[in-house]
Amino acid sequence: MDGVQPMTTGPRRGRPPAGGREQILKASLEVLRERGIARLTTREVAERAGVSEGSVFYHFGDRFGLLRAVFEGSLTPLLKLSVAGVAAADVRTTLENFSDAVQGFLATGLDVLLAAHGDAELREGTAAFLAEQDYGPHRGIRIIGDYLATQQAAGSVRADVDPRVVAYLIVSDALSRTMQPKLLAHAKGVPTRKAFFDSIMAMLST
Amino acid sequence: MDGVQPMTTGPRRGRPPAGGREQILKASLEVLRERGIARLTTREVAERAGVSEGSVFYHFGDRFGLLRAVFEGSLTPLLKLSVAGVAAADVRTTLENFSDAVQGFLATGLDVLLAAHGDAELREGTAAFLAEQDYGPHRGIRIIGDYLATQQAAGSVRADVDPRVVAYLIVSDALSRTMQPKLLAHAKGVPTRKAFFDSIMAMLST
DNA sequence: GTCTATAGGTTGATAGAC
DNA sequence: GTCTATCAACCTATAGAC
Repeated sequence: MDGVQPMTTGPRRGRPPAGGREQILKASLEVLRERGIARLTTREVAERAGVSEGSVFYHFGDRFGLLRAVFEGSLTPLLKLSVAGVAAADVRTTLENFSDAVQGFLATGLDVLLAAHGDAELREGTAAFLAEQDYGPHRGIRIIGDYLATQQAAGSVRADVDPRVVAYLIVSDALSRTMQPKLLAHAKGVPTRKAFFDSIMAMLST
Repeated sequence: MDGVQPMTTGPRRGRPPAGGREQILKASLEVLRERGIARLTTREVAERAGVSEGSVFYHFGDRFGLLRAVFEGSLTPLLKLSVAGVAAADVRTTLENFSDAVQGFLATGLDVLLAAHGDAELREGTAAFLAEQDYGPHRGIRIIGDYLATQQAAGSVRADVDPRVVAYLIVSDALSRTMQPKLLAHAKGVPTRKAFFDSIMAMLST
């Protein structure tokens, strides 16, 4: 007994069982982030994925198809946001959790959106895809806005605030907070998350 | 008399007196926006500028130098923001004017920042340049925050709000509003500018 | 300062064996 | 499905005349 399983499942020489296709997608995302879309070559992607260039074209047809697959693959699995997933005992914690969830998504999603922006064809293709999926900030705004409206009806939130505007402030804050370090590589002079939510709660308090 | 001036100022064949260097910078910005950084070639820039490729390299050394010049040229002339420039009789109008000024700048500046993000070397070069210039949202936040603090001291703004947070909300709103159509090519579900400022003023009202 | 011509290196993509 | 060639196109950059 040496712990090695019999090779009855076919030829599996060299590398681990990792599927080539997945490796290529993963490598592409990596190159996109590290080098930028202007420097992403099918050659480097293949190298990092540990496959040949031919494999890249076999799976995705052409460079455009590869990038398209990367973008849609990164953007799709996100819109699972819901209040249920982040609901907590008090309003503040619920809002904070929601903000964290949005930021968590944006941390990945923005890289992809920014990358797409560097190539006109990809930019348009991605925009069409997003429009088709009805993707956008209005989703987050509605989810959290509805939640606030409910709380308002229950009397836990001041009656004369606009729930949708407050929801927008939270989504907008999440966007700014995620975007800033990406575009400027530093984040100074911006109020802390705590200060931000202190002010939001002051707006909401009855 | 046929309205043609004598050609005593030297050789000016073909096109108008426009300086080649400026034409190249302008064309580059144009290509950057239309096609994206991944598709910007010195060839197309030269073509659009109406000069030869050799001229491009004569003026900027290499492709990197060209893009660097474009970026720094677009980013520099901006940070002239001040309250003085937008001050109005009432608080709301002043804030709205300031917001417009920020959005006006971002409309141009963001294109450049997004483009730089598509190439790792440019991304780092631009980040270094911005850090050196102490560029960032903290400038706008401080300007408008100071203004609000003054109004607060004068009694025209409620005492228990955090001026810097409100300033941040305004800058953050400007960023979101400018960024969204660029990244998503549509803008739905976002509160109107009017609704946003209504809520801001409600926060500030004594 | 601007042009033409061209060199030299990459890059996306294909063909065919395994 | 994956690999090894291989190509044709393209792109940055340089040299030298005007």
